[in-house]
Amino acid sequence: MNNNFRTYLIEKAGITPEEFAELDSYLSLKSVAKGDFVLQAGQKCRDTFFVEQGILRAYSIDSNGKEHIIQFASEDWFISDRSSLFFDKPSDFYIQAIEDSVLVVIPNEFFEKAAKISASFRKFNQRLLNTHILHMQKRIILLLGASAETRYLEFIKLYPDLQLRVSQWMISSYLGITPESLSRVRKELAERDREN
Amino acid sequence: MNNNFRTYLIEKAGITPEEFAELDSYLSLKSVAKGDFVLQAGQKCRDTFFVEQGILRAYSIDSNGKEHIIQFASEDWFISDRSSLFFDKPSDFYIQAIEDSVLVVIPNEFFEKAAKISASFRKFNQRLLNTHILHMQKRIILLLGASAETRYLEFIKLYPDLQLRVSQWMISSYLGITPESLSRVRKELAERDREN
DNA sequence: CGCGTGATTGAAACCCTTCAAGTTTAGTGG
DNA sequence: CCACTAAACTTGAAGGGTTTCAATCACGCG
Repeated sequence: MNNNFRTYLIEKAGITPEEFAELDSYLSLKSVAKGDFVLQAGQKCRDTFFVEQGILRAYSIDSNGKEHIIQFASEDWFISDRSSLFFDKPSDFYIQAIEDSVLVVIPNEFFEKAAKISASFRKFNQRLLNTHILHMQKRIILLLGASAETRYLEFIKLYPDLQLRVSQWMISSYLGITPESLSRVRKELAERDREN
Repeated sequence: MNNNFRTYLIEKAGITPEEFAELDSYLSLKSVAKGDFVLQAGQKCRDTFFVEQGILRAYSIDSNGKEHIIQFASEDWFISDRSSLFFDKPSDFYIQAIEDSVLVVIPNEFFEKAAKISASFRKFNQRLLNTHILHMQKRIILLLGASAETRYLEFIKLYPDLQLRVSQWMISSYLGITPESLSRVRKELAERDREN
């Protein structure tokens, strides 16, 4: 397999081409159409997905039937339900393609083997986990106290690319506000922009 | 050193007494009074703390001067700023004792050495990270959509012990609501309880 | 005993949601 | 490629949950 993921591992994780050759057989490519699910609530999550092309979202549905988006993933991002994977329990999340997408399917054995043969992969993996935690912490702080406007501004600062490719109602679901509120926030920002 | 932490490591992390003897020299005990800080925003976090006795909180202060509690830690919990530790950057958090407390100070070398000599410690550490992520995910979902009442009920379900030892305004800060709102939520719950 | 911190309660204000209607955009099939 | 339809976005008005501000009460500690 010769793709973004290979390049990514070599550049970011310090995997050598020889090491990658050892790992290659664990991997497979998967094409999914917009709207397709790669994980549904109730299923056990078996794999991590690396986004070669496209965008996915992970979301849960609460007892009132409302969707809450926990994560987006576009090119060069990983997406999975770590809890389901690690603790081998049914997932609470749906993972869905929101564009036609191409994914690398990464089973757990890949990570185990990679960690075994490469010290720099172990470091990379630690880094990934810590980055994930850092992002979630920042998000919690915002959700604890920031207004709809501040949350939105932080979002587009952090994910400028996503803002253009993801529908507004999904962004509002990620931010914890209604689509109507987001629309009004954007209107307000646009008006203030025009004045300055 | 012979303390809760030793027992904890042996029982939960699968460290043998012999292995612990090798690690012991990295550790030290620290007593802190109620109100004392073990980390302040702007400092680099150098250590992880294991709570032998007492309670601590980690919080940040936003641009409006409001405190947001990101984590509590009572007996047998770890507390630190992983991001500051891992990325060696100044912390955004304050870590403060909210009771007189006794802590085990765990420098990073401890974790490195432990990971080196014990496979089961490596697993334990992975488990810890994943549990941490799981908790944060659940919290984000609640913050995205749940009412003040639901958040509070989930909190006391998850941390029944903390509810009794932590002041109400700190709980409200953890939940992302005002102390007044929490007071009203509790009143409402008490009234409903009396009726049933 | 008195002071300070935390908790409670009330009233008004505010931000955001809800509901409803209208407009725009995007996707689909003829 | 246009026409049609559904989905997404916008806008308005009303309502609700939470905050804010202020006053009062309860309690632990010096």
